[in-house]
Amino acid sequence: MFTTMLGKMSMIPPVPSRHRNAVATRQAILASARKHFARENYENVGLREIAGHAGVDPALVSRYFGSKEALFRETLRDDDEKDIMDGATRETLARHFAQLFLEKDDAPPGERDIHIERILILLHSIGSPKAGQIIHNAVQADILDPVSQELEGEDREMRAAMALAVLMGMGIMHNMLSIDTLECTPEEDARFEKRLTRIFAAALEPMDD
Amino acid sequence: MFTTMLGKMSMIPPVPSRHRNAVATRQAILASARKHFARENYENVGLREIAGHAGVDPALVSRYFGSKEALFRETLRDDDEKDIMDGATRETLARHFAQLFLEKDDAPPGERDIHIERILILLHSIGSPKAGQIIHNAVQADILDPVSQELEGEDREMRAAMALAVLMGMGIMHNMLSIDTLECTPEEDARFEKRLTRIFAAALEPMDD
DNA sequence: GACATATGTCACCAGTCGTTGACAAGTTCC
DNA sequence: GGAACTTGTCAACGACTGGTGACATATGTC
Repeated sequence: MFTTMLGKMSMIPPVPSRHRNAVATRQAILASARKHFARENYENVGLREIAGHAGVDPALVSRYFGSKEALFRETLRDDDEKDIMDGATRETLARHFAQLFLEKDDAPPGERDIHIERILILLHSIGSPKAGQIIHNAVQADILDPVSQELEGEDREMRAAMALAVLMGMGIMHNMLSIDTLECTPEEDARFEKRLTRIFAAALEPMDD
Repeated sequence: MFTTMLGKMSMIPPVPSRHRNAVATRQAILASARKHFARENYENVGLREIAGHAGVDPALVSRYFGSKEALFRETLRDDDEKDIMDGATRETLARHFAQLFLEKDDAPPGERDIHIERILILLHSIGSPKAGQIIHNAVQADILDPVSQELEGEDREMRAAMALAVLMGMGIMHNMLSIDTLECTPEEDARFEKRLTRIFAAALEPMDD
């Protein structure tokens, strides 16, 4: 009743602050879904949870996106670019890779790179049968294909897949299992980075002999 | 009624073919749970499913193991050895690593190495909050600690963690995302193996410079 | 055979889930 | 002002889940 009164009195008339604004509501739901799917499993994230955190009625989620599965699929897509890693070169891949570790979990919400958020979504819901097919397609079409096209030499697909495997394994270790063998002395951290570079090079670089 | 008649007539008297046999029932439940948890998520495996596949009443699962969480924890433990990889040296780790890829999904059931089955259980239920803590403890105590103790030189924990990260990432690629860039020509397969060896060496071997 | 115990069976609970349909309230256009 | 449409609200459905207690049946012991 308070909101209706506020609406009638129209103290904030020109700003469509997401009241009766379909696209804003959709985006709010999508943002909340991304945040939750990046933290927990596909099955452990409920539509009511997503809606509640977005300040939206749970029914609207199904109505705007059709189903939870479709919402999850939408979550993995970018609004501006069409790919998770559009134009991903070896350098950008390495950069995302590094960011995956430099980012703290207590980073300011909404500030984390959207690429990283989507990788976390990928990782958390691997193993869910319903999300599995969606993830498979997204990984193949939005990561492996673009990255392998950026590579040169032989075994491009293989090298891209192995690099992604390394990235996923490290991401799981750090973000999901919370196993941090680094983050100790600066010397250890430097050695970790050096070793990481070598692993990544062994996966990605063309073989020279 | 048929089974009871059979029991009364005692055509097979000395063999307690798991009728009124607590330990056999427990093992049957545990085996079924391992099989299911190795294929699907923690949340997507129901106690009724486990019980049904084991030919057991669903109520017995809760009664024998207390809770689904405790059953999952038991699933990650070995009956004979106490560790997932007891006495795991660098060679055995590499062997498990190789097996993870050589094994086919259509392998005869019950024939797959129990170590591999447990790694698959680990991988599938990563991302499940309830299983996460259990998995974290199992990984730390049963994999990272023994492996790092087997290593020599500096940064033992770091190297073990990075090797496990590589193993997990590759396992996810192959067994869960079904992304097989190998398995083409024998030449490609050989190059894959060579590259894999280099990656693993970069993660595990002590740095020489 | 009678009892005590171990093992298995059954019905059911409380809760959550995704989804849907009926209805209310706001917006736009005539 | 009223019709047509959009957007949001509410309550409920059916299906599922993990878990529990009452009861039935078998086994072992005297």
